[in-house]
Amino acid sequence: MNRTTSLGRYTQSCGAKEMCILLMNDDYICRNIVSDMLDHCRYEAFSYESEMDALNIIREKKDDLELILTNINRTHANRYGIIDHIKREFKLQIVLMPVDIDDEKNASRSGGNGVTVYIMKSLSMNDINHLWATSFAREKGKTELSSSGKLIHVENGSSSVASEACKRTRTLEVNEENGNVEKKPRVVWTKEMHQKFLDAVAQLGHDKAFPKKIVELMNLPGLTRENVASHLQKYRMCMKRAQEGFTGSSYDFLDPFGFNTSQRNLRQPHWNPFGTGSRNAPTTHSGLNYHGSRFGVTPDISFLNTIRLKPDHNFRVYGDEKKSVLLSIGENRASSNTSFAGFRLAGDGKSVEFGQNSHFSEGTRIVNEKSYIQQQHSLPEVGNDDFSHHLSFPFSFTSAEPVKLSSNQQWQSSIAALIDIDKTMPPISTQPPLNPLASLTQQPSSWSNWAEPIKLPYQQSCIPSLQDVDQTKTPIMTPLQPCATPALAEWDETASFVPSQSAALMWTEWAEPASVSSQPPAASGNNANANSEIFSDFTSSSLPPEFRQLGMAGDDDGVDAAAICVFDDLFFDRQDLT
DNA sequence: ACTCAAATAT
DNA sequence: GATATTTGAG
Repeated sequence: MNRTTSLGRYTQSCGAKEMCILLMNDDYICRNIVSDMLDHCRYEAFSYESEMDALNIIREKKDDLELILTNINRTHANRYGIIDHIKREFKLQIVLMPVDIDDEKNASRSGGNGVTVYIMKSLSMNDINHLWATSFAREKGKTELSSSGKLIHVENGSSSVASEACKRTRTLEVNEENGNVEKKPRVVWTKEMHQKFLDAVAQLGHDKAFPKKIVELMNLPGLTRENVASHLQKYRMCMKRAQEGFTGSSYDFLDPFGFNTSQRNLRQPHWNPFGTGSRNAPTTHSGLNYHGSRFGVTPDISFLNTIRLKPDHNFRVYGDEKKSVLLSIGENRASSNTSFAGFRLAGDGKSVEFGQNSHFSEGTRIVNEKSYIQQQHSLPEVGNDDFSHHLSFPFSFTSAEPVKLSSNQQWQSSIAALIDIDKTMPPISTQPPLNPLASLTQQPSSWSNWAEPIKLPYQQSCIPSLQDVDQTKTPIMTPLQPCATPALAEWDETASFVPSQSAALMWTEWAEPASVSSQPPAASGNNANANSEIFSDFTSSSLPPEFRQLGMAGDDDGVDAAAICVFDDLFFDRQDLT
């Protein structure tokens, strides 16, 4: 492969210098990692099949090459040999891109002598600039790469790299040493920064919060008034939008950004744009993207009434425009262990199953493939890393039988009731509780960091208590009276919270044997196998055909991927829609 | 210095 | 393609 790209702005500031990079990419993750770079630089990339290939290519091109860029991971223990060799024979500099921290550690432990620099994934423009600078510097006689930003210098195999590299504390730093190619880094508003920002705004008062004062109060070196002004602009915009579109929904966003904040701020009016007003008119701000529902109606999302933010970012919500809901849990980029929880339509087409599933993969390869799932339906990840609406909602697995309901409305209220339950979030594990009812009395300590419960807007009486359920029969959920949802303001903040006991939920292990022909739609591209592997985890084999519209969600950066089943028929009566 | 919105970057 | 941030005009 050979591709040359010029890049607008950047090329201009760098002249027409061509940076030639050898990409030793034996899998796509490498390409992914450097895709930024590929988009922004003139480059040549080569793929290779064997180490010999690589060496031959290098011999051929060595006069043009500036850098060697390669990824590395645990499975590449023998990669270091070639790296050493390259270093010795060609005197070329090598940039190593560990896939995750472990790989990096591994790299430095098991040799990797010759490696000049590590770059953690997600190259920034800054990194690229730096590489450019290095190329220039090299021509001028300087020989070594220096470190800056996420470029990590490694000497003698020792490195203190990983933690720093991963913190993404890409704050403002000016690095002039390499001349004019250093561009002003883009400010990334971290949670901490945002919190400071919010504190400042709160302190100044909403109407008197102006950029200049805010910068002062925030007191972060390098942060400019312009930066803050920009953030403020966005803040106001979010605030406004929040007030119009989503007011009074029980969505308990803590601030219009979706940044997490501590619970103590929750009820401060300036804080929670969703605290008052009327409900309805869901917008994309809901966190679940409901644009362009193919039904052409605005879905009623009241069933999600008590979704709220968890104090940390442990959850990510995936949704599609049709209300499938799936949470990924424990998103840790450095590990390949991701769990999912969600709810979906059960096999009978008339009940809801809650479930969870945990993926664990040993090698990065599997994980990576999972991450490259093609989207079969548009299942936008909710938000993004910086400003996403990280939602959580507690739900329970409290009974062994499915809920049976007959009308859409009942569905809605029952789901609302179910997900309102606050006390019974089970610890994430791959095993179902032996006795689902036990979760009502046990509260694993791991729940302790959950946010304070929001008072239920639903009447407790709507929900059958445990005692009412005859465990020997198939419990039927008594029809729920749809209850009006009071605005947040009407909630009784002081009333003690009584967990409702949804006795009619079926606990289902999310993964079921894919024995029936509910094959996922064939994925285009070459990840079909990986796709179906994931799919089988989330696909109910007993799902009746008419409900077998499955969607997939995945992000493209390494870890998360999931299949979601479509929920339309739960919430929309087909007859109503024609 | 502030705000808005277009331009860029991610 | 959607958002986030920067830039620059008013």
